[in-house]
Amino acid sequence: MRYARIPDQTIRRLPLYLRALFLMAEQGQTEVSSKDLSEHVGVHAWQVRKDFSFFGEFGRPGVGYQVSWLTDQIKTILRLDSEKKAVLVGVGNLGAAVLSFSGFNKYNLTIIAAFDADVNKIGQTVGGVEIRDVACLDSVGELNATLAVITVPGQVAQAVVDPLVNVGIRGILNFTSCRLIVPDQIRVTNIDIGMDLASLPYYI
Amino acid sequence: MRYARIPDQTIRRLPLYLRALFLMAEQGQTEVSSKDLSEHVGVHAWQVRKDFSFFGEFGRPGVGYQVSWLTDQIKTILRLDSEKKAVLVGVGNLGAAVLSFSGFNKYNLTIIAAFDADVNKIGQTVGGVEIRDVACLDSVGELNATLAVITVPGQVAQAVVDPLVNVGIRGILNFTSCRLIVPDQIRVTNIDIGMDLASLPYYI
DNA sequence: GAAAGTTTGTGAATGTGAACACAAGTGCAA
DNA sequence: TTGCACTTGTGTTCACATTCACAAACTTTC
Repeated sequence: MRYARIPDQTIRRLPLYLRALFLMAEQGQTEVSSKDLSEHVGVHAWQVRKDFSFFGEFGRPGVGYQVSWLTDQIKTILRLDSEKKAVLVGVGNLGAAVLSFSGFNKYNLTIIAAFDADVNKIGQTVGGVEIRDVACLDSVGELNATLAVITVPGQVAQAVVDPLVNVGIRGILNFTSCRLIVPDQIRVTNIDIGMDLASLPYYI
Repeated sequence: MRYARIPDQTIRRLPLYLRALFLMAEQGQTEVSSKDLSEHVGVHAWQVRKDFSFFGEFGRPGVGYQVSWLTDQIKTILRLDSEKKAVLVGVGNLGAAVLSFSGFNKYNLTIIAAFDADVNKIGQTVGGVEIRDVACLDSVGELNATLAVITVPGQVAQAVVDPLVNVGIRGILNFTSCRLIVPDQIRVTNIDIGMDLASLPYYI
């Protein structure tokens, strides 16, 4: 596999390709053209080919790409070839929604633990994951989790992130509207529902 | 106000500036420098100034920007100066989370109705919004709503979007992982939690 | 096996946004 | 008033991403 510098935007599209490939595999499709794939994802065919070209030659001219092999390649690129463990902090409506989302296993992602401050929730199970006391966040270290999903109220976001960073969490999906302060090598992806809704009126 | 072509990325940052400004106003701050603002939002100071420069001259050299006036300007640019009505379809965990989110009013956004297919939920109230029968989606027309939030299971997403488009919805916040097919003039913003989590391992 | 029809891979052109550097405006203190 | 510290606005440069165009590789058909 070639290792040129990969555009960020390309990486962002790879999971979309992957999802389309899963769908095609389910339908028994074994080969797919860039045109096919592009229509599923909503980009242009040459965009698909250009994206793949950063990694090497995946397809055969006149034929297309082999679904299973392409799937494996993208999984490898995204480091989804081995299981990645995640923890979730804050089991409100939003946290429960994420826990109940069953689509993660395909991507080798598993939420292995959830934490909340509410004593009434501790011990209960949501989406097959038992809720633990947020005071025991340190125990995450023993679980070998590398990812964290933060769905707590904004005021306590930084307070739960600090211990997570200390016990080895490397990537954070932040649903609060607060900017998290973390060391440089920690990756944070912010999802801010309010901001997304607020920018809609401009375009209509 | 000047009307050059505004970069998309600039528009995406404006709501972030707005939120920071709300925070500052609450703390009684009346003036703010680009440096100040940039630290709250997590961008560089020149990025803030450059963004504003697309619209005209908002600040005074040596002093900074007047919080209240800047707030109004950004609201106007984003078309948040008049109330925008939104409906939500699909009151599962995720839908309930959005309904319970109280931060929208600051942006003049109001969720005026929610819809679900579950007869047990219809008639109940979540976040101050009554849940109606999804079969009555047509009634949205009378409500003068322009925005919609889609938090239904992916399989029925397109089925609820089609009638919404017919009754005048112009902007859609789509939480399903399905690509929605809508007329060109309808704006769709996709939020895909699974994809965001799946791209994290690459960076860690 | 030759011709026609597909589809890939990629160099080059175009477009867009980030980053920089600095002139010019403002407030303040002496 | 003068000098200094501070801040804005923006022309320019640079980096990255999209778009195009087309040669090369492959399949199918006759």
